[in-house]
Amino acid sequence: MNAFFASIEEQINPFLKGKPVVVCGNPKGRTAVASASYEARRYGVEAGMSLHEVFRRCPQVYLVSGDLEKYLDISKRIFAKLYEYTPLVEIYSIDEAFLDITFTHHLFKGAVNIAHRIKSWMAKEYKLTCSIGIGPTKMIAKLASSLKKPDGLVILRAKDIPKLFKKLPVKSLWGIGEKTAQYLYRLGIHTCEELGSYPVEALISRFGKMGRVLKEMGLGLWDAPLASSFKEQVVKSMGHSHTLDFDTDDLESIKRVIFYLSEEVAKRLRKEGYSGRTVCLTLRYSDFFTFGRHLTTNFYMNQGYDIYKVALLILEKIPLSQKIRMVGVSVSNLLRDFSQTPLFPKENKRIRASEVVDYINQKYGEFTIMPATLLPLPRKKKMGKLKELKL
DNA sequence: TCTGGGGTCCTAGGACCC
DNA sequence: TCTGGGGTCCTAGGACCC
Repeated sequence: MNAFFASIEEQINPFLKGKPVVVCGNPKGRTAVASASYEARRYGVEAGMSLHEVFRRCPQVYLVSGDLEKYLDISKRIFAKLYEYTPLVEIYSIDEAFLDITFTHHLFKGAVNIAHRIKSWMAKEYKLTCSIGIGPTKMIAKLASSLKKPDGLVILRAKDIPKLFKKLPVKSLWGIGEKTAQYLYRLGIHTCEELGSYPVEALISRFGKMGRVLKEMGLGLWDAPLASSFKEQVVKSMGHSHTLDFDTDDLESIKRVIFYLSEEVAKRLRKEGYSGRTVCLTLRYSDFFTFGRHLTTNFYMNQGYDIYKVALLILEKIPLSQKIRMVGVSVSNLLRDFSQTPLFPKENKRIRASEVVDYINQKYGEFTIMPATLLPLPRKKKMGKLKELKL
């Protein structure tokens, strides 16, 4: 999808159409660009950019606080449509999917026709545009889709690769990021063609297992299997993180944020029927040094308070050497549907209570009922309002 | 108004077990 | 009389992606 979040916001609020629009987190806090309209991109605004930089480049920008649930809803409806063309659909992210049409393209008069049908349906139903790439492998199709934005349709055949790779920078390949690119530059490799002709042994000795993949990528041959969403995709971890409005070393404030995040994670675990037994606490210092510490327990959790307690055990063992900028809590080692069979009758009451709280908050809005710990403190000046924590 | 938030995969080392 | 080999689980850290 092209500028997915920003385009949705333009549909909802036509006033924004044709204007430089940026979707971000809470604009009052420290946040960054999640999605920028093409109008905003003309000013050099990019995803991941700080608001400070956005204003510097485009003072007249319109900011919209993003709503992931809303985008997810539209995303799901769009993806559901794709199954009309093949059961082999890999949902790669909120706005990107792969379709394996090897066995079905003949039913729709070919790949190009399928692409046109998807694009015109999307334009008609949602007034959204996307860029579609057609190729013999996922890697090539993904590359093709990136060659024309917005509203592109690019076909790459195996025979087109040698010519394209002659000049194409390695960085434009899916899977080669900043670090790998820097290593490759040091080896004198800048283009895909150079990568493809580099001795595979040398790549393996430098990059390990990845070396063989890099070689194949350079030749345009790398063929990653399609992770079909037909067999349900397994979630490996769930987490939330939050960058504080200002850096702090006040333990009580940090604990409150950890508690809030634990509650949020637990809510999602329960909603999707998961429990997990490993908690990871992530911290980011003022100087941006970021690290995580895990603790695995012998019991599965989907209650905020349980996750919070484990996170605190982790916190106690970390000597805080600087002020904290960001806090994250995630749960992994997930198991499906454990919550249906609570082990101890005593726990039943609390689980039942959580269910009721979830229900009320879903019906009447977030934090209609919340733990007293999360109520604003009298000395709230320093903490900011809690509502604002929620992006 | 310096650098968001949500994920996955891979590697490497240590503990522990047989 | 100088310490094998195979395996699993856990933790930490790095890289990448949207």
